[in-house]
Amino acid sequence: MPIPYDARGVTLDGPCLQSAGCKNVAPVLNRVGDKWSMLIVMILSSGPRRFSELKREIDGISQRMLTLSLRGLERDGLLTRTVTPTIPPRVDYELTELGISLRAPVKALGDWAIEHIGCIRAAQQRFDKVADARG
Amino acid sequence: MPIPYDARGVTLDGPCLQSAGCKNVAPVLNRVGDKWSMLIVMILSSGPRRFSELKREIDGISQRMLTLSLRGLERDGLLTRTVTPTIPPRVDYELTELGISLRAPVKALGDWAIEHIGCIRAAQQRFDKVADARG
DNA sequence: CGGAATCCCAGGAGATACTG
DNA sequence: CAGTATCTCCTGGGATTCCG
Repeated sequence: MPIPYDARGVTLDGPCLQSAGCKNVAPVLNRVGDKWSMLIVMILSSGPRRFSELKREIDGISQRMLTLSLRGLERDGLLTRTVTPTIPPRVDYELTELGISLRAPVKALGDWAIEHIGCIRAAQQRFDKVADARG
Repeated sequence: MPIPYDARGVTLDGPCLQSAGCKNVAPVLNRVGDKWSMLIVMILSSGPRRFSELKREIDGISQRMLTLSLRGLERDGLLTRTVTPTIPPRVDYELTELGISLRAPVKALGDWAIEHIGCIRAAQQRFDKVADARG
């Protein structure tokens, strides 16, 4: 069994063994936790979209943040950007295989969230109530 | 009296529309994407820890961020905080059932990350190379 | 020991204006 | 249409100090 590609350059020493895998997971978690990226992935999972279509579908996103989010996703290889140099220009965004494969774990997380959101909100309200009571 | 930590920062009533579950998922995604929270959950999944133990095990975290992360997780009902008023005081953190249940989907995401990190890094390098070539 | 309070700064993110 | 550029405001987060 060869050394996995993703194990290269990772120091396994240190007090926390999880931190080794963590260094790999962190950037992914960072993108997943991004305010817009996963929403974009979910929207694109139902088919490719143009820039303006995405902007219209994602309420509240600024043009700048949509551009930056799409660039980040493209850089990570999660989607492709296809420019059609017509006038006016047309740009289509589409998930790659990698992007599609991310749907499953993200959906798992989403399902967990939906299943437990009631429990979480209750905990938050209890917490805030106690915090308020103490000033 | 203002709420100190970003406790109330989780807006559950944002303008997130098309998929109704999105507004439920967003705050959870926010916590999962947090730089330290999931690492804390993973460490605590092997048993409860004291504050200073966590600080020692999590390389690079500041005292402030550890405190804030733990408060956020406690507020969400993912862990419990137990104070033992000895001198010097002792505080233990332990996952709740809810916190333990979060491990599975987070691990799924972590596994995906580890499995595809090579692919992602390659995509990033291709992207950066092209970007550099164009200045 | 386990925080809370304060200071301070880099980076994130909105608004606006311009361009191929 | 699909961006870039710039400006500015705001927040996250490190460092430090003080407290029960």
